Amino acid sequence: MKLSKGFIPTLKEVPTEAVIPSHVLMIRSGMVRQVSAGIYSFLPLGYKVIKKITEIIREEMNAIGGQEFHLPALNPIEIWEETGRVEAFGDTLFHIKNRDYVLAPTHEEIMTFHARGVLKSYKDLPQIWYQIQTKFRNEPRPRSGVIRGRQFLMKDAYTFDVDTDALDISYELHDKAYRKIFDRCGINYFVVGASSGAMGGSKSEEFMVKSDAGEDTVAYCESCGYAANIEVAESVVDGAVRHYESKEVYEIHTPNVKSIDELCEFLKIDEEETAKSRIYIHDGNPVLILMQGNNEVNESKLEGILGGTVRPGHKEELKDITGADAGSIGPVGFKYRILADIKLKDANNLYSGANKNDYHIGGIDLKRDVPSVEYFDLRVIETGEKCARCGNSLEVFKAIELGHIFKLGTKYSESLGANYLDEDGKAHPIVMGSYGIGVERVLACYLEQNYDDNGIIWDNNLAPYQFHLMGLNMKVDEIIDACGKIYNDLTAKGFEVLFDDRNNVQAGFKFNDADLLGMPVQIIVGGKGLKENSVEVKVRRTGERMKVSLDNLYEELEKLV
RNA sequence: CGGGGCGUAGCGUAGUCCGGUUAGCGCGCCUGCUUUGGGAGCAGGAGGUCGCAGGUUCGAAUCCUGCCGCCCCGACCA
Repeated sequence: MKLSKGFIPTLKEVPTEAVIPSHVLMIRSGMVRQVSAGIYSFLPLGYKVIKKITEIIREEMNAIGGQEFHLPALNPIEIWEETGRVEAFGDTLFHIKNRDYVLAPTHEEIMTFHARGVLKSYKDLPQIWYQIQTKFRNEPRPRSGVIRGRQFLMKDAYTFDVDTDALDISYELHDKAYRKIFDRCGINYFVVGASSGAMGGSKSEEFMVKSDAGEDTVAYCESCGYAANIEVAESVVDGAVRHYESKEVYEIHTPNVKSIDELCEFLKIDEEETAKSRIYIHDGNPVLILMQGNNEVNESKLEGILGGTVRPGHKEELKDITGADAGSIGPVGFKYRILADIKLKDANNLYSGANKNDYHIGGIDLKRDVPSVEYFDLRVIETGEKCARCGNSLEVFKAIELGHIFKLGTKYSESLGANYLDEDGKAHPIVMGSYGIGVERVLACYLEQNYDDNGIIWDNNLAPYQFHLMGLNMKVDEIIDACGKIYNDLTAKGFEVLFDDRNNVQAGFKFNDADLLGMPVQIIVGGKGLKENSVEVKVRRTGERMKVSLDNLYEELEKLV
């Protein structure tokens, strides 16, 4: 592609709407332009990368026996009503105004529709069906460029099996295929066991990339690979020390002391000696949650223990429930259910609220003074705590979900009546799996991990072009001729070459554009070098430059890609 | 949906508090000449309903009201 004729609108300045590196780079390099919130056009350069990514996905999906479909984005609403997902998706589902259609946010329904009545025998199974197409979701808040959009490309695959053992095989195939896909894309990722949410079903794994732009928080152990969503992550922590002797309970006047920090400061004690109380409402009943010091309550864990949902008590309710306002609440004398974090197990000589404003009490012995207390793992874990599996240090950080694989089970086959007959002629619902990859997210995550101050750094697998050829002064015949020959030769050899043949921009301009666009290898043709029958070759990632004779240029270049 | 910020030429912005020339600057764009290995120089030029709609005023980018859009934090996230 000759830059003088191509549409690759690079930008020197950083657009105000872009905040994260991948978004900035996509706009500056002319890969995408925003049309509306969460809606992007891919320009030729960006679309070229998208095609590289989808081709890698295609190859790996086909390698495990996947068959590619092309499905409609417009779906009759009835089929979504059959699975109850019009309600489940709620406002996230786009509805067409002048006909009873919805814009598909995913394709379980349509794939199952095609399986129903066609996959009739156990002999027809297993099947792996996939598609790489645009999905539509009315996100309340699109963000981070293409990472969360209202319209986005997704590879989604569905497997159809006779039973859960067979599903295990399909699931494992996808697990391996996903690792190959992300490895080939050059992405540094990790795998997290997760809850499958509204998709329904049992086991699932998320393929994640560490990033501040991420929307999930995960705990990760570098040494053993343990990774878990913060909602369920566990760690090994030292319990509170139980002193040999329990003091008597005594009341302390603590005017204006509300927080644990203020309490520690006021009494000159350690955080570990205090217990913080939080009131939650579960099924209309108050529950007191007791945490050590400033440890945060993990509401997901709490909901898992209590069943159903919880909400923090409103400020106004607290006094009726406890007799005190927030800041003076404690477990002693509390009339309802009390749960305490496992870290506080059998602790004594604790300080906590007195359920009387401006008073705390000391000398609390949970065994003696709060006999009804129940202990559970209730903490939000933090960086530096010990891995529950190997004991090394855990890191807690934000991450982007790149892909997700689920064991769906029979939710959709049952609601849509997709059954097969077994060897005995008995009907069973087909056992399904569902496997997604956010295609734009692969691109965004790659960029988040591969750039420097000057711009993008492509690896060969995703690079839109392998070579970036620059003629420094395209008004000099020798340079024009040399560049033309190199361009034609490399193109004939099957390489993709971006040729900066512009005759109206300065050399410096070309260098900077080349670094911004980030092709793996730059070939710089200038007057000085040509006099010595040579050109300069620069490796984008390392910045290494070498003078290469025209006589062995192609051999040298082929070594680099 | 709650909180915060922003909207002035293709891009980035000044001016807005405290109303008053022809709305300024940089980049980009067009013409000509020069320049050509790290975002060129000189000269000339085009490009704006100051997000939209009302209102106040002799006069509004600037003040008031309503709406729209975009970004960030939170909620939500299949």
